[in-house]
Amino acid sequence: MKKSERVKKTTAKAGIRQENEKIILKAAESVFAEYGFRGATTSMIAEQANIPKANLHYYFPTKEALYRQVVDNIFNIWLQAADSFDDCDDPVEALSRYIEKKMDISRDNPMGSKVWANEIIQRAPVIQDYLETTLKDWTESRAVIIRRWIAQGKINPIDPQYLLYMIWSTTQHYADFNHQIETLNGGTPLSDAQYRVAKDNVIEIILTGIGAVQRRRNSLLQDNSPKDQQEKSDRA
Amino acid sequence: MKKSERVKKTTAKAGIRQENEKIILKAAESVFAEYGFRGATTSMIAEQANIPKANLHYYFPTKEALYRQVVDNIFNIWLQAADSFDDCDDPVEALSRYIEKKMDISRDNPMGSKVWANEIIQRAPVIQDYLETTLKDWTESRAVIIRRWIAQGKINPIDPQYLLYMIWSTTQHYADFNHQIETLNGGTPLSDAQYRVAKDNVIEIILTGIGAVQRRRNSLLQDNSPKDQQEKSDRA
DNA sequence: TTATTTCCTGACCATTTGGTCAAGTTAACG
DNA sequence: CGTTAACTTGACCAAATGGTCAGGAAATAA
Repeated sequence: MKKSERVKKTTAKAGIRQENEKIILKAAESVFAEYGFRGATTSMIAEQANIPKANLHYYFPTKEALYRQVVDNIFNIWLQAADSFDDCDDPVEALSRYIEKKMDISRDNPMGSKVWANEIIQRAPVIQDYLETTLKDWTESRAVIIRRWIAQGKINPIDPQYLLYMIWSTTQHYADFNHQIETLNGGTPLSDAQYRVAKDNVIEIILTGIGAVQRRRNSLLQDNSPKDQQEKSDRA
Repeated sequence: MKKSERVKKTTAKAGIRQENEKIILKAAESVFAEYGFRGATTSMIAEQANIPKANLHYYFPTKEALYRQVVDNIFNIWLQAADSFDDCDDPVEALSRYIEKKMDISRDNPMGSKVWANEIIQRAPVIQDYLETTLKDWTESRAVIIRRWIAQGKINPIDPQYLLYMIWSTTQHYADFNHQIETLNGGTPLSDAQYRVAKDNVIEIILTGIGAVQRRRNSLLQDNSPKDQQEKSDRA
């Protein structure tokens, strides 16, 4: 009988599990994003992760367990974005920050957004619970804030839920439909500068659209963002 | 099978093919919408259509042929919406009509929108050609119109492509994410009245957002849509 | 009527799929 | 060193999948 059920080390062997799980999760995210749960296969994921399929099943016993883990990570990112919409008296500040955050996430983690989209399209077999609890509560709490802005005359009277849908859809579109956007952009991804403009446009149109700011013709940007949008180091 | 054919075609046999293809295509659309091309199975589609799988393959030799047909139908609907964005001097009229049309399509044909979303997420294996030709040309022609409105001082200077993305994403969101919307709506779909409000909100925010109309606080609606919006025939 | 075309379907097949397993290899620890 | 626990993987399996086919049913044409 084995007497030493040791606690995991922090040495070579110990890091292997952590490392491999990370590699597998990343591969899984991109395959699930592209093909959805049913359409993805464990072989594809293993291949993407550059490991034998049997090894994948050593770390994640079932496809479903792996998927759940992926979805969980994505939900955490969602929560992170949600936090940036804080209870602030100034709608311009609160919404600008939130939209900007969501746009950043779309750019930095497009696969996650696609997995989420697939989940919803498939009627949320895994995250339905989140939708009914965490998401619903959060949405209602933000609706309260938005209604207060309306009552204070800071924005036009619009129904909070539809404003949120507009923010979600517009920002996530840059992740979920990035292939279409890229195609229309001549086959190349939006540059950093273009993405900056896209972001500013989204913020501008929504904030103006709800009457939070009074934009007049010929002034695209106010000062909602620093001026450093110029060259911004094109990434390859 | 059923003897529920009330409307006889010219001859019984003649109408059978047409009728069955329609049933199969409808079933295929909803299954492809939910699971994507890879995730969908011909058995699922056959079951949804209430016919044996072998019969499905009698009408559509391969899964891919069936999928292409589905996608083709959807593209035609897209074209139909595209037509409603006409070369009009008034941005309010042109955009209101276009957005309204897109919202109606999202409501009447949510499955089609989801198939499209899946296609794009999967990098458009089937419609890439459309994206590069028809869609690109259309987008550029609309950009010209939008730039003219800007030059004429009718709307704020925004980049046309990002405006189009916002319209697409916002309107299609009501189809692609209708499950999430329904969940947040307490488990029931948006009523006709709610959908009407959603539509008006979208039109209002975007038109105001680009400076096409000067909305002030406390006046949600103007008369942005024609009179015939009266009852709109409550479905179910 | 008979002949012909169209439609229908249970049974079948080759391939792919999620998942297992036993036999290894590698690293930690005494 | 030897023992042990963690990691690796080729080979395998049962179920699911896309697709076929032969034979039958139904409508139309002759």
